[in-house]
Amino acid sequence: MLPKLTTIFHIYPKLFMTNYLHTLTPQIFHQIIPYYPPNSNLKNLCTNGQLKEALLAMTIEGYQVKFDGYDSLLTLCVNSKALREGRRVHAHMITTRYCPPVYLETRIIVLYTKCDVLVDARNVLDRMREPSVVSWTAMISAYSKRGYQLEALNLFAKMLRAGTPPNKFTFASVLTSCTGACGLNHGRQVHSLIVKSNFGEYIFVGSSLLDMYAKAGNIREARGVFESLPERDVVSCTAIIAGYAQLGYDEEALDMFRQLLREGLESNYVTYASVLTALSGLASLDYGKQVHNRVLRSELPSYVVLQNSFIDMYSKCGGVTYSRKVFDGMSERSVITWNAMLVGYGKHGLGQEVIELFQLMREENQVKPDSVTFMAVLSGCSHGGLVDEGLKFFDEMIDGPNADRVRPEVEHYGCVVDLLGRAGRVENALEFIKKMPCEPTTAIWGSLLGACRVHSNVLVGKFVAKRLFEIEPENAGNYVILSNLYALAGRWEDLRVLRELMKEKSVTKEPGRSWVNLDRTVHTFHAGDRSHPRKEEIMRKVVELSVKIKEAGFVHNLSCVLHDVDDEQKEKILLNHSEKLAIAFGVMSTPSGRPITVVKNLRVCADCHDFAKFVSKVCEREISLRDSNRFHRILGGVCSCGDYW
DNA sequence: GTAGGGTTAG
Repeated sequence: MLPKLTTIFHIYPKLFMTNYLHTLTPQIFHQIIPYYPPNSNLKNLCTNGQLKEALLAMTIEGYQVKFDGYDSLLTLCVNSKALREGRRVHAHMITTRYCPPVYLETRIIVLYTKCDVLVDARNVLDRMREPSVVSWTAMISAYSKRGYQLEALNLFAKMLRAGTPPNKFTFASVLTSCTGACGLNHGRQVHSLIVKSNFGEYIFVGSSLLDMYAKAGNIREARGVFESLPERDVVSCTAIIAGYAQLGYDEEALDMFRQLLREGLESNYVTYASVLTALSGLASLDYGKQVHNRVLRSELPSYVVLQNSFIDMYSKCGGVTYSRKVFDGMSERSVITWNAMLVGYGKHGLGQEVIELFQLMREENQVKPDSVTFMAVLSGCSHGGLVDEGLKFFDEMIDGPNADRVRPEVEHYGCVVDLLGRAGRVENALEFIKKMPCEPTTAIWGSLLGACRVHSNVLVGKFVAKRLFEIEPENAGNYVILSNLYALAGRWEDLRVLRELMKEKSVTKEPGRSWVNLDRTVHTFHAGDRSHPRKEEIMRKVVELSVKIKEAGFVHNLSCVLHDVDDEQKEKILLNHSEKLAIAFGVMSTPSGRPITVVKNLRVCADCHDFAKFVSKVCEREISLRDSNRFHRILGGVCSCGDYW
């Protein structure tokens, strides 16, 4: 028997205003529920965001809950990512034998995917008799977003087999999973399906498509898609900028950004992050600062990702103190923030700073160090000459405090080889490689070969080189290092045999390239380059510098030349190296005393390294040389790398 | 209800 409604209403005048339902005691609540039409209070509670009360109402209404009620509940759970509560709703459907329509089942899939329980979402999908295109797409999109490419593609194929035609949402999602060279074939198939589906180029699909081509290294096709877009927006422009930047077409990326500015399109933080990648590649500090000012002026909210990009850009442009300023100014930091800062210090050879920052990271205990953190710390110790400290950190990885136990991977073992090699413990390094639980990579052998060169260990060097020639016979760098080694040891006969071998294998070398940023223009030099407008002048300057530094004791390192020519010819070849052209250009185009920054796409050669050291001393200039591995800060004839690189 | 671009390491 229900109490009289008027009685209750008399006690609680606000009763029919559902906002106040949650203020009632459960007993009263229970009593009044029957006076409401089924699901209506449930819906109201959900609209007000009162999830707890809505769940109570669901329990009380029991079998009365129908489509509207469940829909409101699930929507609220999805919006607030309330997994536990969502599961209760799902379970309620099952216990009350409610048979949900496709729409509600899809809502459950969305709920589970948003809450990162993809297995549960997939279970729901697999049990559906007739999933809609939205059900399929929600699941495919979830796989794509989390990098489960294979699952996304397989599910897409299954969807096609089930006879469900994809829509533009599906295509945009599935294309995200066609990344990399191996995804390209699938991507092309999807592309032709899109064309057949005949709903034209939508812009969403277009951005996805161009990104797919760019990530496969196919920049021309990416550009083709971009050009054919019916309209451009920030995302599609960012996609093409990011595509260029990721493939190292930094100047093209920058051109695209300038075009975006000219067209008056508003950039967002992803756009800026992509532009910064390009600027990092170019080492263009001035331009980087300009972009930073633009971002500060634009009143864009602070995004951790973008701040991380600034840290990285500044350190790669030689301004690691600016990196630290950005780092210190951040109120929230991700593991990438710490890693970027640690890597920055490491590349500049600032080992002590690496260790201090890592200690701070452990003390603050806000983010857990990951595999990249340890790589940054180990390689930072190596570049900074802190061998024992590095080895200690490696031991801690295996047997350290629980907080940061990270399983060492092959790259970490590589760092240890580097550490031992730097310390001159070449034999130990070789033993270490033999005992490693994983296959040594070419990078590891290469690092050991480098150590053999610095420490003139011909015996181990020969052994290591043999391995390397087996694995990558076409890499000229390995031949260069071994020939350096033979030359150092005066083993001219071995050197001759090596040259024969090279002729046989016809090894090729990625063309060396160096550049200098001046007045926001990139001046690029290739070996023997004659394309620069001031080429004659530059060459004269190189010769002039070489005469000057020879007086100060500079001797060419002829083993850096692999061609079988006479010594005079070798000197000519060496003087044409792109680093020297760039250094000479820097010296002649800037006022005396001003520091010079030169960037090289490969590792700097030993002869050019010596050249830079002597020039820094004779011309009294600080020369920063960024090669593919680290920064060389050269001052008064001494390099921050300690001649080990 | 479902969709596109981004940061560290190698």
